[in-house]
Amino acid sequence: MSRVRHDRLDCSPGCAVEAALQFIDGKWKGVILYHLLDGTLRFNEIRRRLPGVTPRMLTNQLRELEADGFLARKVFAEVPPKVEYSLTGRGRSLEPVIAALKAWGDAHADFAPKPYADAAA
Amino acid sequence: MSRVRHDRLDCSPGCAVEAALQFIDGKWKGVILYHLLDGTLRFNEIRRRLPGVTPRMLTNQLRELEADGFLARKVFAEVPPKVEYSLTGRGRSLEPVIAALKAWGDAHADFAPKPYADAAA
DNA sequence: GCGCATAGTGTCGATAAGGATACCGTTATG
DNA sequence: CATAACGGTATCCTTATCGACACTATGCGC
Repeated sequence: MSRVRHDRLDCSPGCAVEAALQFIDGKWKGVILYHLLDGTLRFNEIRRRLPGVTPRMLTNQLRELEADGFLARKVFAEVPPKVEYSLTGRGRSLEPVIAALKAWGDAHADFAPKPYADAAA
Repeated sequence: MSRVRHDRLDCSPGCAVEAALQFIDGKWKGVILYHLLDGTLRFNEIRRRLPGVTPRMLTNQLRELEADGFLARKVFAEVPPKVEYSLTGRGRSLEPVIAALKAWGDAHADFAPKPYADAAA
């Protein structure tokens, strides 16, 4: 997972946009972050919130998010393993972004498919 | 380019986030949208603003954005071809999102760190 | 005729992101 | 003993995405 969309972030001011985008792209990052805004969650709690995610993918995304400093992984040395994921301060800093994304998605809830050939505005 | 990250958008409220993300993922979409917020641009103007983009990629991203109804393509039947790209209303509706993204990118301008494994720089 | 500029298109190929499926150790429960 | 829950891994494979490069048509200046 390189997630290096732009090795050269010299696209002028606009690259800040891409820089931010780098972190939340990845098929499940956005939703994961979103759900974590509500509070700490365990592996399988997240998993249940994301229908269709495979454990591999979830681990994957979680690890990337952790590596990027957005969330903290807390392992409890208990018998049924227990791992809690929670946002870090950096993770919370994404809140406005996630909020904007969600607001847009809700407003333009055209979850309906978009015909690729001819889209009317 | 399917851009169908989630065929089932049933990840509860969080899917709105993903729904929005679908449209701006793609390596150059974010920046393109960003630059277009400043006003109408021609093909090569955009191209010059995105160092490293190949014409093929640019066309590609532009077409997707157009298909998604975010921008309008206006062709002038002139001799040196001239095509103008501008945001539609729907495109402008993304402004808060782009703004949030840019704000985050600017604030957390850690364009550098990310010791993922051993990021070669 | 040559090369420039415009706005692309076509083909091919590399890579990386994502998906399927099975499996691990532990312990409590039936 | 078998099963289930927990939090993952390992392996393999398919596909999307991206990138390089060449090529198109037209008219202009030289």
